[in-house]
Amino acid sequence: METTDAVTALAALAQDNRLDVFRLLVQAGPDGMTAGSIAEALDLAPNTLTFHFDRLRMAGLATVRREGRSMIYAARFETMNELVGFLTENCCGGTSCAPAAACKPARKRSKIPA
Amino acid sequence: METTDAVTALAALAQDNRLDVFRLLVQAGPDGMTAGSIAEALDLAPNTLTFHFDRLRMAGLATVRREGRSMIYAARFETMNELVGFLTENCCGGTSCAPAAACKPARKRSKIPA
DNA sequence: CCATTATTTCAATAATCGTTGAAATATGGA
DNA sequence: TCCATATTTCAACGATTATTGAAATAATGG
Repeated sequence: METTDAVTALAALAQDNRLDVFRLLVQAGPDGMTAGSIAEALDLAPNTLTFHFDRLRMAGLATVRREGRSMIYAARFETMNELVGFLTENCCGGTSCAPAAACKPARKRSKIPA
Repeated sequence: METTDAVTALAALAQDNRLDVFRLLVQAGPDGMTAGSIAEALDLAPNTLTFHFDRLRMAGLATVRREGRSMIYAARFETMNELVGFLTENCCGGTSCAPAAACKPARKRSKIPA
């Protein structure tokens, strides 16, 4: 991961509503959630939410897919792990510090196969 | 860690120069580095650097101490680890995902004991 | 005390950001 | 086809941000 990408990802997370959205997606796991249910859970206007989704997506922190009338957003765990790795990289010169472990979702999304 | 603190920390890291400074400090370990050597390493104006240090410090990501004419900045690993933990908290509902491990500097700063 | 080194403070400027409101688009059902 | 639902697009506004240049403060050595 490059500094530029890391800054983009960090900037995407450095905002109350977006951080809430991302954490909700992280906790939701690889199946993701509909834009509507996120809007409801966090009490956000749908257009505001679209703006934030875009930034998370541009930062590689989220993906979208359509399912009927709904858009389903999901966290991209790979980017999250890369970001954490980038931050802690070569900690204390690499001698005495263990790098952070990665978060690996076990199963791929299961319901409604596309 | 609260959402507000996490946003502050993420915002502190979401800027090219500050991210470079922080990573340099992370790699320098608990002994830290002088403001001057950081300015030289990253080719930044000293007043700009002060501005960025302040933000890192306010976010709990760095500490300062004076040593002669120099100010020595060091990363606060505890906050970094809390931030990582906050991001990955309850990942995938907590069932199938291992949370990230922490980075623990082995020794406290050694030279010039105060 | 004076000069030098190291760093901080302050004011000003340009650029970017988050939210809002109204209107547009896409999908599915009657 | 027409309507309701779900989400996105667009333009506008006030607020925050990073950098700059010049001046101030702190510590050391002579």
